[in-house]
Amino acid sequence: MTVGAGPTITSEITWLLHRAAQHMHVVTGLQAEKHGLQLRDHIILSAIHKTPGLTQVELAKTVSLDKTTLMSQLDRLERNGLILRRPDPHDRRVRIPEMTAAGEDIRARVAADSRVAEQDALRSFSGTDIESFRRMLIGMIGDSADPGSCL
Amino acid sequence: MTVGAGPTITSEITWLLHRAAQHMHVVTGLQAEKHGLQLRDHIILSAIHKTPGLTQVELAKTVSLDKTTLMSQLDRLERNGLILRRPDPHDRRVRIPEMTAAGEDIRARVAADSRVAEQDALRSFSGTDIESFRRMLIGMIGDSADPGSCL
DNA sequence: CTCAGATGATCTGATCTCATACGATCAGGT
DNA sequence: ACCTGATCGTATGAGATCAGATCATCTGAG
Repeated sequence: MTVGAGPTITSEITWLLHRAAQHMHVVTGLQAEKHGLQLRDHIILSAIHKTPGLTQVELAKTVSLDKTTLMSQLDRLERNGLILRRPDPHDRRVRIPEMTAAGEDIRARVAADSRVAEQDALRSFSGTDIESFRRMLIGMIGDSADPGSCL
Repeated sequence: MTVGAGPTITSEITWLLHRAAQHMHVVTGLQAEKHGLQLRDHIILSAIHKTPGLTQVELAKTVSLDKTTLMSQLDRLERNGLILRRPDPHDRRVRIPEMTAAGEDIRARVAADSRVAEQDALRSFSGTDIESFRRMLIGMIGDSADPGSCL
């Protein structure tokens, strides 16, 4: 576990991963804030965009948030007119979070800016380096499924 | 931002980094719990081991925790006899967190187990792969300094 | 149809986090 | 010696988080 630039405290790779993930969160969070969103808002909107039709419980699991925590986030997004909860005609228990046109508009803009910011953070590495980097990340995750919540 | 195994939602690398870091937290957290510690406890003990003599404020910044949050953690570690707060004879404002023999003993055991667990998670990659992986992580972090708190 | 159990959304209460405030202490200038 | 401003540790209050309870609804067995 490295602090600053020193050698190992516990597990150097784990600590570096943590630092790098934190750094990228800050970077993409800044892009979201430029459009008046929090990083979490963008993560939620992105999940809805990627996999529409999920229930609130399924959405919570997808983004690794507690269901009650997700509720307050959805409340705020709904208040701001970025999503709405559509009742499912086939199951009156469920409310499907759905993006409004305004929500999709902001989501797309933040996504574009985030993509640029990410590529900027990786600009000093070659395409093959990035590809093997990606493969290693996937390999590390692959073993287990449950993410846990840290957002 | 990938969910599960699908393609990009916002920034694939950022999301993969997040997932990988989370996964490693779970893995090393399990090692800590085997010895009755929480992951955070181990991070704090590791920081004290790596850089002894820090004040509580400096320690909080080192491990990226709010100083008031760190206080309650130190309270618990002190109650359990793993650390003590030594008054600094040169500055009566300061209390230097210091490990007890029991604390150092547990810290060393968790560190050893965590190292094994980390190497196990990386077992399918070559040494040169891991080395370039490490270099890329450092390169990504390098640009900025401030970590922010997510522990 | 009816009942028992499962599931989705929401509420509640306990706990954790963190910005701020505060008292004690230090350092430096006058 | 006496201010002035900064820093350290701690206390406090507002807000976030999460486990568990609750209510409505669905599903499948009998």
